Amino acid sequence: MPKLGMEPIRRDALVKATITEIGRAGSLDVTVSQIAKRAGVSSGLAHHYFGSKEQIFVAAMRHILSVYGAQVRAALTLAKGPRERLEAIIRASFEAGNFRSEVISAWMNFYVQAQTSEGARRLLQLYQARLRSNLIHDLRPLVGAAASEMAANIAALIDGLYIRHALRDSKPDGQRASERVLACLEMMLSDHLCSENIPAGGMKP
Amino acid sequence: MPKLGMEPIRRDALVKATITEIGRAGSLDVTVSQIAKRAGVSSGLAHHYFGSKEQIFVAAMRHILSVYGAQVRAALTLAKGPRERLEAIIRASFEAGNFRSEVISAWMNFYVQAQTSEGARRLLQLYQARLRSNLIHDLRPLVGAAASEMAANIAALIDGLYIRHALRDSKPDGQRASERVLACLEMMLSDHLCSENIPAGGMKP
Amino acid sequence: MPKLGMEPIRRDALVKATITEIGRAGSLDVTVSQIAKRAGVSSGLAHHYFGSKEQIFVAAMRHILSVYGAQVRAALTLAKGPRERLEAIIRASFEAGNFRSEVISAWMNFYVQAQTSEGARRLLQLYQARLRSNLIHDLRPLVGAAASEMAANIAALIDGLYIRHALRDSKPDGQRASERVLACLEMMLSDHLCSENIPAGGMKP
Amino acid sequence: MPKLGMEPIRRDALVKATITEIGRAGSLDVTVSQIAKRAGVSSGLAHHYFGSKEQIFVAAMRHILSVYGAQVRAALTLAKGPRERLEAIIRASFEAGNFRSEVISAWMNFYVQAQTSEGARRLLQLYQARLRSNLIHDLRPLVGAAASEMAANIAALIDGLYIRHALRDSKPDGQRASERVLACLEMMLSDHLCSENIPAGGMKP
DNA sequence: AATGAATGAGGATTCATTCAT
DNA sequence: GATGAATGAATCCTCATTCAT
Repeated sequence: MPKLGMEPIRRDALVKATITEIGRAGSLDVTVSQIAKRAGVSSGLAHHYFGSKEQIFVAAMRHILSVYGAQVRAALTLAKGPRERLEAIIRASFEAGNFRSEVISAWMNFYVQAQTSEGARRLLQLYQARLRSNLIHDLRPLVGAAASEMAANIAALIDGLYIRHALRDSKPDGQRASERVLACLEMMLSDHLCSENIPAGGMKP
Repeated sequence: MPKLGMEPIRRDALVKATITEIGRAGSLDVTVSQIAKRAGVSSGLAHHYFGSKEQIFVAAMRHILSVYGAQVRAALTLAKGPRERLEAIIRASFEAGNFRSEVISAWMNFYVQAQTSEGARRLLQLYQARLRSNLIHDLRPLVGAAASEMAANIAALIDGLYIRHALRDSKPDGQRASERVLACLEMMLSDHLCSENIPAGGMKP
Repeated sequence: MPKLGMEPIRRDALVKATITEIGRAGSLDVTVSQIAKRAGVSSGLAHHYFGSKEQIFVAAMRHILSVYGAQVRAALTLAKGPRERLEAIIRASFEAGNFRSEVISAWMNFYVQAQTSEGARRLLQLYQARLRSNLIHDLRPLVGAAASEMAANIAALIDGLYIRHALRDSKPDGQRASERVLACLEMMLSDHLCSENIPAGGMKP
Repeated sequence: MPKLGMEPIRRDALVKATITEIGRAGSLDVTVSQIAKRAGVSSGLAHHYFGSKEQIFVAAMRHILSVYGAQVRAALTLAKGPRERLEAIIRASFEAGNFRSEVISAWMNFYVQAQTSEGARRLLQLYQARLRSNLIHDLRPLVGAAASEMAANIAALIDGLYIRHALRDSKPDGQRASERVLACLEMMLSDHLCSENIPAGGMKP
C-alpha cells in the first residue's frame, strides 16, 4: 500500500541504515540488500530513490556532514568571543553523537571512497574547507596571519585523533580528545604571544 | 620456467604489485588477478604463496611498515641527542618514499581493513606503539612526565597530515609536512619550559 | 518476467533438473550452472533459493525420498493384510519411476555424499529407518520376534539390488528385481514356519 | 637422490595413500597433492607414475579388489566341500581388513566412479562376475539349476550390507554381517530342499 | 510507491597437470 | 628418478541492477 509523501521518510531511513551497516561491518563491503533490509524496505526501492549504491554512500556521508555542521552552528550561536567559538568548534567535532566507533568507521571509509568517487571527494573537501574557514575566522582576531597555519594544524590534529580511534578497542572518549586539542590550541596561542615579543628563531636552543 | 628458490622473489614482486595496484585503484577493490598480472605471475601463484587475498594485503602492509621502520632506524643512527633524534623520526615519516600518494592510499585502506582483519589491526597497532615509544624515548629527557601526552599529539598530527593528503590533488609535499610537525614540536617544547616557570592555569586569559 | 509466487515453481524445476543432471553425469560432479540451465533459470537464482550447491543436492534427495514415500503410502492403502502390505512396500521400491538408471545414479551419489554432508546423512538414515519400521510392522504379525532380523535382510537385499544395477548397461528391470525380493521374503517366511517346528540347529547337516 | 627400483615401492605407497585419503574424506574429492603428501612424495611423481588422477583411483580400486581376491583364494584352499567353501567366500567379504569404514567408503565411491570411468566400471564388473562365479561353482553341487538365482541374491545381500554400513556411525561389525549372510544362505538351501519335495506354489497360504 | 524475482558479470579460490631443473 | 614452481581453466558464490507486476 504505497503512500504519498513517503519519499523523505524512506530516504532518511535508508541513509541511517547505511551508516549503521557500515559501522557494523567496519567497511564499505555492505550490500544494498543489507541496507535495505535494515531500513525495512526492498532493495529495489533503494535503487529507486538513489539510483546506485555509490549515491547511497554519498547521501550517507552528506548526512553525517550535515549533522556535524548543524552541531557546529548550534554551538557557535551560544559562544561568545573567538576563544569560546574555537572551543565550540572543537568540542562539536568530538561530540558524543559524532565520535562513536560507528561514525568513525563510516568516516574512515568515506575517506577511502573519496579516492574513487568524485561525489565523496567533493563532500570531504567541503568539510575540510569549512572546518578550516571556521577555525581561521576565529583565529584571525587572536593571531592574525598565523591563523592559516594554525588552523591547518588543529584540523590535522582532529583528523589524526579520529583515525587513531579507529584502531582502539575501547569506546571513544570524545571528552578527552577535545581536551587534548584544546590544550594544543592554548599552547599555540600562548606560543604565538611569546614569539611576537621574542626575535624570530629564538626558540631554538 | 620453474626454478628453485623463487619463493622470496615472487613474494616480493607480489607485495610490491599489491601496493602499486592499491595505490592505482585508490581502494582495496583490487582483484588478485590484477595484482598477479602486475607481478608477472598467475593468479594461482599468488594464492599458492599467500593463501588468500587478505594475507596478500597483510603482507603488503607489513612491507610498508618494515620499510618505514628501517628508515626510522637508519635516520636514528645518524642523529645525536634527543632533539636530532625526534627530528629524524618525524622526517622519516614524511620521507619521499613513504609520503607518496600511492602509499598514502594504501595506508588509508589498511586502516579500514584493520576494522575487519585481525592481522591488519595488529600490524597497525604495532606501528602506533612503536612510533609512540620512539617519541617518548626522546621526549622524556626533554620534558619528563609530559612526554606521553606530547607523543600522542605528535603522532596524531602525523596521521592527520597523512589522511589530509589523501584528498589532495597535488603531489604530497613531505618536506612541508615535516616542517609543520617540527614547528609544532618546537612549540610544545618551549611551552613546556614556560609552564614550568609559571603557575598552572596561568595560560588562560 | 518476474512474477509473484514463482518460488515453489522454481524450486521444483531446479530439484528436478538436479536429478536429471546427476543421472546424466553419473556423478555429483555437476555444476550449478548446468542445473540452472536445464531448469531454465540463471545460476544466481539457484543460489538465491537454495543458498548453496549442497543444499540443492539435499533438496533433490529429499524430493526423491518423498516421492518414494508417497508411493509406498499409496500402495499401502490398497493393500489388505500383512502379506499384501509387504508386497506393496517391496514393489514400490522397484516401481518404474524410482528404479530408473537416472534415479539409481542419484541414489548412489547421495550415499556417497552422506559421508560428508550432515543433511544428506540424516535423510538417508530417515529413509532406512522408515523402510525398516514399515517392514517390521507387517512382519511382526507373521513372524513375531524374528521380524527385526528379517526386515534388515530384506532392506539390505533391496539396497544391494539397487547398487548392482548401477553397473548394468541394460535398462533396470524393476519387475524382476521385486520378484526376486518377494521370492526371498517367501523363503524367509516359510523357513520361519519350519524352524518353529524343528529343534534349533537342526538345519546344519 | 633418486634410487633404482623405487617404482613398485612408490606405486604401492601412492595406492595405499589413496585409499586412506578417500576413506578419510569420505569422498573422491581428494586432491592429488593430499595423496602424494601422505605417500611422502611430490604431486609430480604421482602423475609420473600413474598419468592421471583417474588412473590413481583405478589402481587403488584394483588394489582393494586384488587383496580381496587373495583373501578369498586363501580361504578357499583351507575349505573342504561346497558348504565350507561358500562360508569361506562370505566370511572373506566381511573380513576385518576389508570391512573397515575406510574401505567401505572407498568402495562406495568406486561404484560411483564406475558410472563415469570405464576402467573403474570394468574392475567392478569383474569383481561381481568373480563373486558370482565363485558362489555358483559351490552352489551348483548343492542346488543345481537354482544356483544362479541364489548366487545373485547372496551377492546382492553382501553389497547391500556394505552400503548400509556407509551410514553407520559405529564401527562395522564384519562378524555379525557374515553371520547374517550365512543364515540367509542356510535358509535358501533348506528352502530349496523343501521346495523339491513339495508341489510348486505350495508355499503361499 | 513498492516489491522481489531474475539476471549475469565478476572474483576468489582450487587443483590437475606440466615442465625446467 | 624426483621435485615443486607455475599455470589457467573451472566453479561456486555474491551482488548491483533491472523490471514486470
